[in-house]
Amino acid sequence: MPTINDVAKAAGVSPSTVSYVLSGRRPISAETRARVQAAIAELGFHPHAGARALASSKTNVIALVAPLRVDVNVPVIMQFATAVVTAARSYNHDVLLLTKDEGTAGLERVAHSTMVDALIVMDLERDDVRIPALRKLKQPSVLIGLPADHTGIACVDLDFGAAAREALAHLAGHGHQRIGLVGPSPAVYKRQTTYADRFLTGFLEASAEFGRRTVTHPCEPGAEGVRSCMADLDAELDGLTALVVHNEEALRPLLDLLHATGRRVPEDISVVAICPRDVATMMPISLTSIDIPAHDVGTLAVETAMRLLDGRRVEYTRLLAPGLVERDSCGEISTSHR
Amino acid sequence: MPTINDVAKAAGVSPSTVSYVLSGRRPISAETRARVQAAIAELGFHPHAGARALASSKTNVIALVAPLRVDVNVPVIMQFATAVVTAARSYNHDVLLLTKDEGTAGLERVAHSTMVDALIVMDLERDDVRIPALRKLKQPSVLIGLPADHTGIACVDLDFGAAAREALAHLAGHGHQRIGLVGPSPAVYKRQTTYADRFLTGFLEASAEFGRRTVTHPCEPGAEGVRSCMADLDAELDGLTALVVHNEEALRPLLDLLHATGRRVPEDISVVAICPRDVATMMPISLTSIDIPAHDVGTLAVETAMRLLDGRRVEYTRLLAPGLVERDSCGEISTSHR
DNA sequence: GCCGATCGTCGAAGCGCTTCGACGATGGCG
DNA sequence: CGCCATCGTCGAAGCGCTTCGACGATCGGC
Repeated sequence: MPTINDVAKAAGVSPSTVSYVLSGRRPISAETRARVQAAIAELGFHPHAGARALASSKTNVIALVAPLRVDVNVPVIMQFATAVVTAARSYNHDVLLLTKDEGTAGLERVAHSTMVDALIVMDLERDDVRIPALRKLKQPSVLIGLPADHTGIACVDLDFGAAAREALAHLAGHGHQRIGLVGPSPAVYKRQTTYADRFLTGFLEASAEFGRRTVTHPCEPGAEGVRSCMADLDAELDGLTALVVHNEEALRPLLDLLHATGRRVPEDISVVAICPRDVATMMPISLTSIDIPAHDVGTLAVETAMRLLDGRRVEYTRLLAPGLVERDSCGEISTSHR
Repeated sequence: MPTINDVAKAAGVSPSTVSYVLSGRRPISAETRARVQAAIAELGFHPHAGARALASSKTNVIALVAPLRVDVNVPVIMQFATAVVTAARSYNHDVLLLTKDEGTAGLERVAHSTMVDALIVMDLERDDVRIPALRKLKQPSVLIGLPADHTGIACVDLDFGAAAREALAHLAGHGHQRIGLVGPSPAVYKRQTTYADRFLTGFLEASAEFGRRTVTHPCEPGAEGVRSCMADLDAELDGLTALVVHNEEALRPLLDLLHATGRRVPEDISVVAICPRDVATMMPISLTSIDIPAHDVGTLAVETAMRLLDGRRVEYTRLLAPGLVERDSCGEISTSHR
């Protein structure tokens, strides 16, 4: 492995000149630069990352803390990860992958030992223990999610409140008066991942705003969970003509159940789902849905981290506007029925 | 951030002594060690990763090259990643996440700049361009998969040939004479990911060995793909009583189709799937399946990398034995029908 | 009781890079 | 025409750690 000294000799310049060619931090004449670059290419020189980090106190690596449990949200998590890695590369950074299970210790380890310049943390709970830990680090962090007390830490997420409102607005616009919300599983509420609450709150507010009668219920996983959730919804408010489903894994069994019980979508009942685009389109009937814009969120998180790193101003709370895409699962209630 | 010098002063020893306490490479008296450790704890000292890498030429980081495209295999990929990260941590290593799209350049970048000690590469194609690139690196690599020419590179994977044989053996043991293989989508064959061929070859060999009549067909994604695949299989060999399904995403529509066409599982037709355990159990009928042991493969890959790193012998091709788990999708053909 | 081996510790030399200050050479300006 | 600012380059210091050789002290063997 050639070093910067080898390059310097080959080009007939000093090592510092090579460094300046590389970093562009000082003016270098065109000829010199050309000679240096030729030498670099010829020798196949690649600066040693450790040496660089030591001398410059920059690693060009960011940490991504992901929940690597193997559960339903895997595809979404993967989309986040993909977006983060891709975006990071576009800023010439690499990504160190940490798991959520390492908890606070993992963050501290990589931060204290100066392995990373910044951290991006996913899957935050309402009162996440990692928040205080992150605050103590010298590296900046960006959260994907919105924990309770996030003062001083940048957060990026979908605006779940607005998403709920938009779903309801869409259904209200189609004339629906009685609308049910199939929520996430109780486990999600218990885990206190805040998007569940934010969605629910938004949903209730929008119900009032649009003057619609609504019911909401969490939904246990599996066909049985869906059955009992629907039973509860129907019991609490009869004449439901529309459902908002904020539960990816319930989608399939829910559609099966509706089919089995002779409720046609969208003729008898309309459905708006909150889920990734491809999940919506791969259902037996293509669902009108609000996408979880994992790609945008991930990219924005990295962008925010980069701004933080070079001391630029950032907005500390960025909630992305939801986008509803109409497909085949929502029908109009004719005025005569209203 | 305290440095090793600060610790040394606080403990009243030289920096090298602190280093030896940390590494254990030289004997240190119990008292000295205690004093040093106390100083480390008190100051909250964490060695600087870059400095360490520079001085020792070890980074304690391994690269994981994952296909971050968002497609059907996401859950399996995630399981690999989880296993790799977890195993790496148990060897006190971290994981740098690279995407397959960066191709050869990504590998070379992290290797040449000494960011990692070893590489683990997933999703290899038959004549993967990355193989020659990997050979040129000074860091060892471990492949998850089995490309054509892998001499000199360690490979770990499920033994797909044996898996096919086991699936067939199971069905043959239940008396089935006419068996169809629902293969991966043509795209998989085109991409030349070798597991498809290995499975197919194993399937054909086992057909001969057990003297069973079989047909095989790739299967396009979606309900339509499944329909036409089944039509082809039925056309080429009538009286099918069993299916081997080596196509995770076809599973659901296939079961729907069988149901819709009045073929009961397992009474009329038996099914063995090759897929992750949870996919098999979450189907409407719990499927007899051969698991993709992503966890074991990932763990073994890391273990192999670690052996390589400290110069121990490794087996260069490790194909893990498949394990079939009986569930509810296979029925016995009574002798009278044979 | 003396010698060589072993133990426990230290000091110094790097590892490969960045960066700061310095310095000769230009060039613009009054 | 002389002076100061700027340009282009160099040299050296240092980032924080590991590791090698050295060296006094201890200990067992004869």
